[in-house]
Amino acid sequence: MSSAATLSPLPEASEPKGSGRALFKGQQTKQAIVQAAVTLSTRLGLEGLSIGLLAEVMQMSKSGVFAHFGSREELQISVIDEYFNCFKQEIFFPALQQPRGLPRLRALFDNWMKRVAVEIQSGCIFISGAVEFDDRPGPVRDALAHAVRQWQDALFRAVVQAKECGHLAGQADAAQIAFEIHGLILALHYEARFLRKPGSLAQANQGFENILQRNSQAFDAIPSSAGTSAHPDFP
Amino acid sequence: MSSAATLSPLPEASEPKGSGRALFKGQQTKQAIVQAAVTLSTRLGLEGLSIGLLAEVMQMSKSGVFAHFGSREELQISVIDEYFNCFKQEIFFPALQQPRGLPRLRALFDNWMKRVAVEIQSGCIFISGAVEFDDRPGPVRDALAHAVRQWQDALFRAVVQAKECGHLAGQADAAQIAFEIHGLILALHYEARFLRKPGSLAQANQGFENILQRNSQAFDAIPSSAGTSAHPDFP
DNA sequence: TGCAAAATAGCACGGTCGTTCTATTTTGTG
DNA sequence: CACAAAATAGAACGACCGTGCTATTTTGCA
Repeated sequence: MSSAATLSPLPEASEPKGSGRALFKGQQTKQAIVQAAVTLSTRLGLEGLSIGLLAEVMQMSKSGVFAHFGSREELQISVIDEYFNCFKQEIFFPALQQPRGLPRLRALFDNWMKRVAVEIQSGCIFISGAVEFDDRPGPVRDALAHAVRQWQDALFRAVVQAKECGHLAGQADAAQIAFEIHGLILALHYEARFLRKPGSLAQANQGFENILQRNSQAFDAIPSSAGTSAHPDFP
Repeated sequence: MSSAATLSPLPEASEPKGSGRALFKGQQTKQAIVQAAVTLSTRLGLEGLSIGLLAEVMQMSKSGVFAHFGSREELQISVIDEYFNCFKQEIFFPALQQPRGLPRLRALFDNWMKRVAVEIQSGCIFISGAVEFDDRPGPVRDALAHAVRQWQDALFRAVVQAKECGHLAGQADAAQIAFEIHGLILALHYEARFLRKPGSLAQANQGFENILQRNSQAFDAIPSSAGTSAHPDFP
């Protein structure tokens, strides 16, 4: 990824097609390797991902796979980057097309739930990686934490905007809301994927509604029993 | 643990002291090994725990350690059992001395928070183990899931009792509340231990208060302020 | 104190791991 | 087509893993 681009005399300049450019075959297979590595990592974790297994899946030699990365850590970082790209593609960007405020916040959460429905069978690198790199400093942990902080910031911004739009109460604590939403996602992963409890997805969705309701404008002044009538599931 | 107890002619019968009995030296060292294994597992996970490292810590030979368990899986299960015992000792039993209802539920959560304050530096086997044994069937996963379900049941019962005592609203969804509390604990672990965000503990506590408030009697059909007066910390 | 049994040590095996080094094949291009 | 460069293969390395086997030491009791 780096050496060829920096050392070669800008090979893309001769063919400025850009995204459609015919990549060197090495770049193509590297992309395919990373793709397979992501699939393996979601199931086995970043630590469970081994070059030998990856080579077997790719029907390549170990050294052939290894040469593309130079080290296992570099491979893991490539996996994190690719995973985060998919994450943005599936969750972030579609949500950005919704109007600011509650619609975008809802879209963010809903897209997440849709993805989790898949991840229940595979796994989430941001969750397993957090456990694996809890107290193991290094570039992999840094890359992981950086990606996680990015989507946490995006979630936080969406909550703040919902406040600014008047969709959430003015005194709502945005950081607190983001924290609680994060908890719902983690609980869903835990209960659905590990404990295999049915109905966890509905509980996560219900939890999200509970958070929204508690921080709605209706609770702004006084939590009088009036004003909650807009939510039929909470008489 | 098993072979000696089942094959010997009940050695404890000759000295019925029970808990105070002078254990065979092997039992003592086994206990010490398990203790060290728990410490290692909280930091490295059940998968990161290796017999070689454990032997080094214990200043014993690998085979000397191994002989006590017969297999790595048996060692891991012993770790889970011991960890769960500490869990009950620190969190469950003290909470049971509080009166049923909100006081006991609060004690359960508070004791948990106290333990998490320690686990932020070490780690929680129930969380890391859930990730490691997501989709790896076997006796270790079974032991882990069984322990987790036990404390989840205890939490669920505490919520149900709080409803029965009138400390929580009659239409409160106990399973939903337990789910959300679980999410708070997971989020706390994630943000404090992995992301090292300060203030996460306060956010978890605040989240707990939010859950209680939303399900309090005050939000019941008739906002009669009576009944909750016994708990001054909950207006 | 002696002696069986329990506990521990020492060693070796087969396996997987990441990594390195050196061929060999494949690719892109003059 | 030829030829340099890129891509891949193959073998080997040292390290660690769990486990089995066989001494050797330690323990607890008659």
